[in-house]
Amino acid sequence: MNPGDLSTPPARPVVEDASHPIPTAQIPKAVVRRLSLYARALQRLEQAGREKVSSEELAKILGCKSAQVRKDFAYFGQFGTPGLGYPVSSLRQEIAKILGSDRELHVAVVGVGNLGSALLNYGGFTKQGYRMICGFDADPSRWHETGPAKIPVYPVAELGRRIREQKIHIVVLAVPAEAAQEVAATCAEAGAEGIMSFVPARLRLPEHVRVHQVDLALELESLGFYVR
Amino acid sequence: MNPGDLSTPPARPVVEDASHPIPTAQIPKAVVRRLSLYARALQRLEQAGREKVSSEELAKILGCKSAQVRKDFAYFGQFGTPGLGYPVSSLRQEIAKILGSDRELHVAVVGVGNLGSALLNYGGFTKQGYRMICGFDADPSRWHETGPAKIPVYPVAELGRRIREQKIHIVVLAVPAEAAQEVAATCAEAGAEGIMSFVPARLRLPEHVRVHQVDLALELESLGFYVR
DNA sequence: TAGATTGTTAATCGATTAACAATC
DNA sequence: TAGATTGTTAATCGATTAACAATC
Repeated sequence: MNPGDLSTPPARPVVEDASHPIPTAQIPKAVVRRLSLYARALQRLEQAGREKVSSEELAKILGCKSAQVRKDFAYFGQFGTPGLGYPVSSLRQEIAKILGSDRELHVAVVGVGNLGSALLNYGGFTKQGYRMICGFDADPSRWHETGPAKIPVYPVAELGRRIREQKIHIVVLAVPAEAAQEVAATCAEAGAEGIMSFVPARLRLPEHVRVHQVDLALELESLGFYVR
Repeated sequence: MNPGDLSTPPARPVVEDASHPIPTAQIPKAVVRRLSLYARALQRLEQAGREKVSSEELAKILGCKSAQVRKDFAYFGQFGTPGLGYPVSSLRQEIAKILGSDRELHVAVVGVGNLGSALLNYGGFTKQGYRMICGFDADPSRWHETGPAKIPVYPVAELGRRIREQKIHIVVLAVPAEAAQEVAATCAEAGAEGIMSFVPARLRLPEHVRVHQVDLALELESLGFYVR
């Protein structure tokens, strides 16, 4: 590991460039999930005025082992100092960057029925740097502002145009199953980067669009009543 | 598999009793999740009039490998016939029994805000043998029937009593984070068997109560915008 | 019987955890 | 320096997949 070895990959197994860590390996989905949990924990610690935190303490908060915490962070670079732990504030920012939540991602909901309007006005989304822009629906009776935040609902016909014009990054799908594929395709074509779908239907979309499916009925069933 | 065989349990490695298969081993959570997906697929196949299905075909539908399908079923017993496949109808019933969805589970929602009222009237829950009984809320202005199904909302003070009297098996939590622990404890004490929580708060409950957490903000974040 | 498909074992893959030298 | 805690490797655990004898 001496300076003469620089032509061969140096002692930096995962990170390409220290200033802007780009993960070379595929990051396990479980790690990405935990990243959000770390972000929240660090946010709380920061508000409480803490400057440093150890992997041990983060592990306690998340309910996992400290080795896992250290390994998770190691996917993205070196953030800690042996003997001292991790710097709360800058680690939080680093993770926000990794998750894209430093970008103020613009979110829209398509399908403003019961579930859709709940999601449109769900406070939890706005906390971590997401901004709810608008809703879309096919039904004219729903084309009005909703909830205390007065979020507007537009005709679904305007979906593509508004995604482009208002730079909507993420679309939340809460439409009937029959409509899902067509709506999702429109979103993808208009340049939406991610789709969170609450519709129990398989979506066929171009590779570069991130898709995350949430199936509420499945979640309920996965309580698994007979099995332990 | 002739009728005479039904009384004597054949070589059955995992199952204790043929008439009421009790898994001895701990069933992986991933398997339970897939069980719900199998149930849906089988439901569709049954409606289409199909009598047999192979592990290969089920694997296609679920997007996994046939070996996994066979192994999943093997946790609970022997349901198939070599050369023929699985009997659609009886396998569906078997899985329904395993998932508890042969019981018509009674569901209630606590916290009838935006999200809660969406869940109260979410059609997806009623499909697989779940019955939405009522909602609860602390706010008197919400104590009225909701939605097209006219599901009543009661004072949260009546929660314990009504869980007992109306035999509510599953409680869906959509209350503010501060209230979650107390409400959950009340449910557990009153005999609720499962809790599906949409509240981002850790719940401390007795072992026998099944808990499933869904964190919508986390789901959104897990689109993982920077990481691939 | 011949073809098909199961149940099950062994091999593979991936994720978690323990352990520890390196470092502040 | 001594104590603490990181980053990383190796060991463990668990879940998926391939392969195949057993069976209809």
